[in-house]
Amino acid sequence: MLHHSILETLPRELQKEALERIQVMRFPAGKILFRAGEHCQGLPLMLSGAVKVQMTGVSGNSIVLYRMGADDICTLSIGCLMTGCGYRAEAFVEEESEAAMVPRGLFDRLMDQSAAFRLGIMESYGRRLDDLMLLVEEVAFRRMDERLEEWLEARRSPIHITHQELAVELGTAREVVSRLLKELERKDRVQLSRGRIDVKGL
Amino acid sequence: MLHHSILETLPRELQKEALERIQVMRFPAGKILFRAGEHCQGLPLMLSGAVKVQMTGVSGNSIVLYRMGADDICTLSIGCLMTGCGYRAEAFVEEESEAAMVPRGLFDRLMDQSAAFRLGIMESYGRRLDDLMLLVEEVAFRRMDERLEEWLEARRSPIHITHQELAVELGTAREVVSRLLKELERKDRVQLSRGRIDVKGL
DNA sequence: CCACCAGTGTGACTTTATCACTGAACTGCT
DNA sequence: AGCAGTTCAGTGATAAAGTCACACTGGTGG
Repeated sequence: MLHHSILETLPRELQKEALERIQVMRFPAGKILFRAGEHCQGLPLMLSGAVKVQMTGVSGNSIVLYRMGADDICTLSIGCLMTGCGYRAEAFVEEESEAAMVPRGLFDRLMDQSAAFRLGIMESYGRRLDDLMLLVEEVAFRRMDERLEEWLEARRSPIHITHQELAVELGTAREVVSRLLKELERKDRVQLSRGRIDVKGL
Repeated sequence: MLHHSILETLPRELQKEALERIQVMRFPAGKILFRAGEHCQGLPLMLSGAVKVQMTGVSGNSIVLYRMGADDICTLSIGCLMTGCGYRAEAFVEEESEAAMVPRGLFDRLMDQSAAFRLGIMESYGRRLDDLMLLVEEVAFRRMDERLEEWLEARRSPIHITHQELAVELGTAREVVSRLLKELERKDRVQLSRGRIDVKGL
């Protein structure tokens, strides 16, 4: 089902046109939506699922920048679309996802014709910028043990993830995650097993 | 003199209207352009000068996120303008600056009427997002001594800055900067004095 | 049943962050 | 000039985080 709030805001006629020109795509879990350096073909409006956007530095280390879920807009694609530059990050499909692909021409037309569409795009940009600013602060100044605990608290147990993946989430090294987790296990706050973490929220 | 490339792109009539509604403001060095939490009144188009945008985390530590110079657009303000949220960062005027303030109404009108204006705004957003992504990677993975050296190389000696300010530039602690600089001095790569660093580019 | 391998644990060491304090350099005052 | 107050810089001690090297372990698939 094609449902995205930014499309709801369009006047009847424009909406009809949009629906005709939009192509809904389905991405299985595990797929790479785009890689660093690739050029983008259209603006994806997320309809369902979950996608993580991460980048890999010159050092070879990676960090998750943010996630996209239902009703999100792939802000990164806008920049690529407008400037013709390639992506700097890569997007990895975590759960099977659907996205409505808005081709360049339609995007221009919607930006031209609908103030509400523009507002939606700008809000999305603003939010992403905010997210990244918070991430910078987090990475620069916050303690890793705190960040790890918060990350764990924010999901529901059991969490299926490897220490390596968790390290990428937090932008640190695998060994650091292993040690901090082990410490938490000693404090009886989690139960560790291969590829799985059970958080004991007592 | 009011000259900003995004205004050049406007068709004659719209440009005339813009020039009428825009107010040029002058900010002396040392002034705070905006603080965290404040709401913004219009979109500043930088005409001249230099402004650094930095944020202070919950920990009390600060980090410089990016700088704005002539012909830049204050991307952060767009988000505040559109969503009505306050700024998350603060902007500090480093060199006396002039900015053309585009009021909300005019901004909406320009977005509505000019594709070129929209493109300019989007490009600016895209660049900022890119900058922040690079910063995240830098802060998360790169070594401080390398980053410090690069920072020093990128300006011309002598550099007038305190260790504390330099720490904020790099998002680290003052002591770390002091020690690394001292180390560089021992290697005869710099000459230190109070509030000043002479880089010996041999 | 065993080889293989991704995932995990850990010691040793380096780099960075934090805390606490000292001293040095500038400023403005008398 | 002499002094007090303030900002800036240096440094030891210690903790946190990152890096490197390598051992172990639980699954998977011959």
